[in-house]
Amino acid sequence: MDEKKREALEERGWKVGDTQEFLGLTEDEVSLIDMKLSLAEGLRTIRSKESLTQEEVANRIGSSQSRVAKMESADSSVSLDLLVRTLLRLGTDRDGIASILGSPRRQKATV
Amino acid sequence: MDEKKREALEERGWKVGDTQEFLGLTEDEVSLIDMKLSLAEGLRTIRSKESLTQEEVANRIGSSQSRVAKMESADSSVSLDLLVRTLLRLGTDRDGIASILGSPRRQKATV
DNA sequence: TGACACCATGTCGGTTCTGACATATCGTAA
DNA sequence: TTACGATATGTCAGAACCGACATGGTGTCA
Repeated sequence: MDEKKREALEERGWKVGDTQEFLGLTEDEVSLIDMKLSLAEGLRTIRSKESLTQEEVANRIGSSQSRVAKMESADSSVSLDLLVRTLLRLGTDRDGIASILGSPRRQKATV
Repeated sequence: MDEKKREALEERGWKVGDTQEFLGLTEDEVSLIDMKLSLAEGLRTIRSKESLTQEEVANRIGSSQSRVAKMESADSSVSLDLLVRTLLRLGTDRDGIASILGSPRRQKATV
């Protein structure tokens, strides 16, 4: 666990360790946050690929620009449900969600 | 009310998946419900495999027996977050979650 | 410089989810 | 049958989340 990541998470409102270290987070808590971060990144990637503004995405899913911004930054006030619902609404299917959620990183997905 | 019935039907193999007009559900809503059903089934499978009671699972995740029961029946009051958090806590990793979430898995006939 | 489009952040009232409890149903062994 | 462990169902107060709005920041173009 690197320091950079910890700071990034703390900035987004995640309570990350106080007296104890960053490892005050249990393994599964970290996993859940990582999954949310991946979905957030996936959302931003898709939006960028389709050249949509946050406002347009918001209209498409019946939400607001500010909430889309929070989604993309994996704000602690954003649920897994909302992220998944949003990706589905934008055309991602189950397998797409699964592949975003799965193991870490970089996969030049067939789009 | 009607939602539970629908979920029960799906659980019994009604394959509502491609009938996006079953009860005015959009395709995305159906997908989300299907994903929750898969996670619910996964939870029950894991619990069964480890011979745990719902009460024991509840204690392990800091919840209650009734909520675990609702999770396993994919009750509409149960979030994706809770299901995923629970599976993680029981030892499933990211890839495990992803493979449960991906569409039509079904393999593994442990006796 | 101003004006504008886009994104980020804070807040808040209303809605949804959650743990806990009560209660009911089911399976099974005595 | 009764008793009991396991599971299901209903309810509710409090916590978490949501959409909406306000506001601030950044980049760009004339």
